[in-house]
Amino acid sequence: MSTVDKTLKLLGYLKTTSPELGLSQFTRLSGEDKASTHRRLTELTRAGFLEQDPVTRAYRLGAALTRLALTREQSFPRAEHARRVLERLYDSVRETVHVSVIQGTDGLSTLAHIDDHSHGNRVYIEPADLLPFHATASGIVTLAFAVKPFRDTVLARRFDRLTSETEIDPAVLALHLEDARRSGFGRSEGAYEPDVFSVAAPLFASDGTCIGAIATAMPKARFTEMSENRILSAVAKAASDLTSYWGGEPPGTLKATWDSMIV
Amino acid sequence: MSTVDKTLKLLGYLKTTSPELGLSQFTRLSGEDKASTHRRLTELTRAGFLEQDPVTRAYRLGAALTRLALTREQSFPRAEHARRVLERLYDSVRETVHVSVIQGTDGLSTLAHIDDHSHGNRVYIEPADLLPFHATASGIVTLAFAVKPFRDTVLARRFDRLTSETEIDPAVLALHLEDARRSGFGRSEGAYEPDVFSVAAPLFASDGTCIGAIATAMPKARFTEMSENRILSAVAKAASDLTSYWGGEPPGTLKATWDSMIV
DNA sequence: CCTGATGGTTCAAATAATGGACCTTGTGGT
DNA sequence: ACCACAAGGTCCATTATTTGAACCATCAGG
Repeated sequence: MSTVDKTLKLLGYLKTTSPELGLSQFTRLSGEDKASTHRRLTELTRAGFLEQDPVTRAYRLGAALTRLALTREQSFPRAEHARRVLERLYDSVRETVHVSVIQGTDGLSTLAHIDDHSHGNRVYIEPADLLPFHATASGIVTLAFAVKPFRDTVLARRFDRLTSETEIDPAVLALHLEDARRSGFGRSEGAYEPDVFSVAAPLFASDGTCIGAIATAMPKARFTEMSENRILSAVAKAASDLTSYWGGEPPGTLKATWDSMIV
Repeated sequence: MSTVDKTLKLLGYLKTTSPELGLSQFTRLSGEDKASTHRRLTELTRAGFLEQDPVTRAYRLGAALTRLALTREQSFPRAEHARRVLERLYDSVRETVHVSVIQGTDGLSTLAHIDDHSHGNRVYIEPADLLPFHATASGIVTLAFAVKPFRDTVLARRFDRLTSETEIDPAVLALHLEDARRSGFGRSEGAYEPDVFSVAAPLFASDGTCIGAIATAMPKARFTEMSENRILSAVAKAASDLTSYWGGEPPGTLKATWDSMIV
């Protein structure tokens, strides 16, 4: 693993649940020695990727990230497109909706989301968390339509059991992927968070590769057979819209499926 | 310069004006050899800090940046606070307003801004650009209140002449800093962009160090003596509010100046 | 006034980065 | 059809940077 990899990895230890960490904590998390960790933290701080509290000496994420993320969004306003499509989808389903894109082989990163505010019992999105491929509707459907080498790399991992419903057997997961490829949708029934049902459709780039998914998530109780068709249709339309907004192209068979579902 | 520095520097070449660059362009910009540049780009891509267009092979900023920036903002919602204060300031002055924070020794990075939409002739903010210390009201006032070692480091640089009004002589700049320290405000009269007048007040962290500035910018024609006091008072109030929102503490003398100006 | 935790620094040894040369593909010119 | 050039990308002996055990300073609790 390169020096740069090891350095950038440090940034990943900062979560919303632990937004500041000290030198010793980084050292323990990374399993490296203190001197190297310290030099890396100093380099990241110099570059503006971290900032250090002058009193506690703890490190937190820095302003350069905000600046670069702004530049990215100004150049390629994908999040803005996503938000527009999500608004329409939310109007249809009145449940929490989100768009997430592949972030390396570890999972999906959420680009935009709308939290439901029309029900008392609703599903919250933590936009800073990576969504694992094996335990979420978005992850399953993204993996199902991803290119084979990528899928194989991900499936070679060992998966974590997050709830009692999480499937971690690669053979069974392969069946789920097969199912998603046939139907065009990924499903999760409490595999990521207990009692949360979710459906997702894949999003494609201009070269036809799958780059992420659009999904809706709700409490199990509200996902009835009656509502299912309406939800699938709305999600299919959103996926189709966003894919073409982004200049993407779905595989021919899926395009046919989507068109037949959109009323 | 460390390997990590050289690698992270590559990200800086991606601007809104050049959101995608190829290997050769990065190589020329960095002045390094092609093989090393390529390895660095690959590492950044693996980490999600860049993504590569599968067709053109050009590199652009990646999804990891969005994710980290979101985490940062969730943990320390400084931009949200800034936006709230900017809204009030905008209501008072009806001109473009922005909050920028120190980003290394190169300049200030804009955290939040509101573009004026009440005049035909207005000033636009390019939030992804770094504001130079010597040619902007925000830069001058931030430097004026910054700790001495930092100020000396910045003043040791050679400055670029951006317009016919840009002051680049360190001795004269030192006088401007002195003036800003006395009055509590930085000014720029067309030194960054021709015809754009700007006033800025400093922002402080909890340890009393200056971390950035809040400013308003307008066409020269609208900055009259009559409006000046109203503007200074509004900017002072905004700086005072945002500093305390962020848990910061202005120096005693400045606090007195601000309090006397706020009606 | 110990003890163990924190943040930070040093420098010889070990490892990873470097970059000139090379390969391949695509484009524009004649 | 052919050549010249620039693009993206790779190889590997040389070289420079990273590494990490041992170190120091400070603080909090017992």
